[in-house]
Amino acid sequence: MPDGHPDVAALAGLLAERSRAAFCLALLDGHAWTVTELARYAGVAVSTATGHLNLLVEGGLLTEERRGRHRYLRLAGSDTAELIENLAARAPRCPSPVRSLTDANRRRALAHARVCYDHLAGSLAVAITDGMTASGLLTWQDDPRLTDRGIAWLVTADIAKGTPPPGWHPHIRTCLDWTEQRLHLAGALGAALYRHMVTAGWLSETGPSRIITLTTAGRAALRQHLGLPDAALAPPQGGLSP
Amino acid sequence: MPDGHPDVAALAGLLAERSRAAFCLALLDGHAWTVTELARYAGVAVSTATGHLNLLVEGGLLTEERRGRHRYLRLAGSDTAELIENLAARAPRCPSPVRSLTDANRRRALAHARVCYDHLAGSLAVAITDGMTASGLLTWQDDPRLTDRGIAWLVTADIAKGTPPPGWHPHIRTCLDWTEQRLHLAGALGAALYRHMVTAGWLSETGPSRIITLTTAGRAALRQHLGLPDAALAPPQGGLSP
DNA sequence: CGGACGTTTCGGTCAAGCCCGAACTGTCGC
DNA sequence: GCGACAGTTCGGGCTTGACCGAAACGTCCG
Repeated sequence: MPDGHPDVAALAGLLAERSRAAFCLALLDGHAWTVTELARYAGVAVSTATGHLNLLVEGGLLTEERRGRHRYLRLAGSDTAELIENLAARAPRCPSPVRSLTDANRRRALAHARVCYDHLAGSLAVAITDGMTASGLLTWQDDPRLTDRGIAWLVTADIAKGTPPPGWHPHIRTCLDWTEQRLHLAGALGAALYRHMVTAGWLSETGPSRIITLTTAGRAALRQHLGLPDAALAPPQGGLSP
Repeated sequence: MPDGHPDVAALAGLLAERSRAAFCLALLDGHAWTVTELARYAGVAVSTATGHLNLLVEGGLLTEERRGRHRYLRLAGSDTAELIENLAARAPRCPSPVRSLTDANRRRALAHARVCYDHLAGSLAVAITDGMTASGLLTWQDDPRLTDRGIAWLVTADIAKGTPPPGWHPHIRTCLDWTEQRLHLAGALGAALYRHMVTAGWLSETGPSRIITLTTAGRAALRQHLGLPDAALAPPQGGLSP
């Protein structure tokens, strides 16, 4: 390991370009994308995307897997995803005007519930975090940590497989939500919660975007488990109410 | 608050330039620097530095305070410092060859003990973290957290002022050390420890750089409090031993 | 007041790098 | 094998922005 100064400018430079940043933001959905998909998403030519993606892979932010005539690209890992979300949360907002009704709906849905690499983000994720706290499953004393009741809940809700050893706690990290500017759960717990909510049919991954929708079953489950009111479980209405 | 996409490229772009990155790295010492000092440090003309610093202030990464004919610049806050250290830890190393003996000494000293905004970093900081863990003051069960003995130690060592309320824990964050590639203590505890070690005369801030030296009193105190061996308390020798 | 000093503004030079289209390589399916 | 498709390479046009020196501005101090 050559013992030189860390080249912050080189790493930041990888993300300092509209197309490359757009790629990374898109890949925050945790899935693998092809070159063509990413190029279309960012609105650049495929040849341009190829060059950018080469840089991102060389720089270690992305990994690639070549299969046949396809090249699949993913974020290199959850730490990379965290770095990007961290940056996104602190970045200035570029005021992109709403162009259509579907645009407004999509934006509202994205702010409500979306994938953040391997866990849930958006106002729903914040509501779940708050609900777990209010129900005494999660404590923020010192650091975020599951209470004994929280551990028991994981087991009865079948989120944790089998009976955990005494003293066991899942690894918790917090992730700064860039739409809510508040913390939601990430780390092993956040990922396990998300996986469970999908397999149990509480959430459905609607399409190719990061948008997630809460099913009727999910709404009922969250109301029952965490006592979340319906107001917290629906995207905000676009009416004229204050 | 305009509800647009986060402009990651804009934020990253601020750090994607050698001079600007150098400024931020220098300011990680937590002190305020003037334009001329930063220009000299980064090896650019003062006029060039002015332009860069304007951008960094506008972008919210730095704050300025104008006093007379001086303009003092600091990092905007501890969260900004963490973002930069985070980036530095993941950034590739640019192999800058050692040019002189003083160069080598400075590099070794920097890797051994340095300021990281408001807490200590380097192999000494990692050794202290390890020592506190081995002494049962700190536990990594779940999350890093002081044990009851750790809390008591803070009080007897006079690091925490007065008697804390029952159930109190100082806020702990971890910071990825870019020379050691291991975690050391940051957050409120890291900052309190550092302040105490300086005021108690265990550490001395030698000069204008981030380098910190451990005093004789500090060496004795750490041996007594945490049982750290002398080998962990000195910068590695540059000899031929394997 | 006048000189020293810290900082800013301006103009001009220069290099870096983003972008695209067109041609090319390799893979899949009929 | 032959089109359709995914991706890469190359060359040229173009914008961006980093850099410096010189001049101007403001503050401090004798």
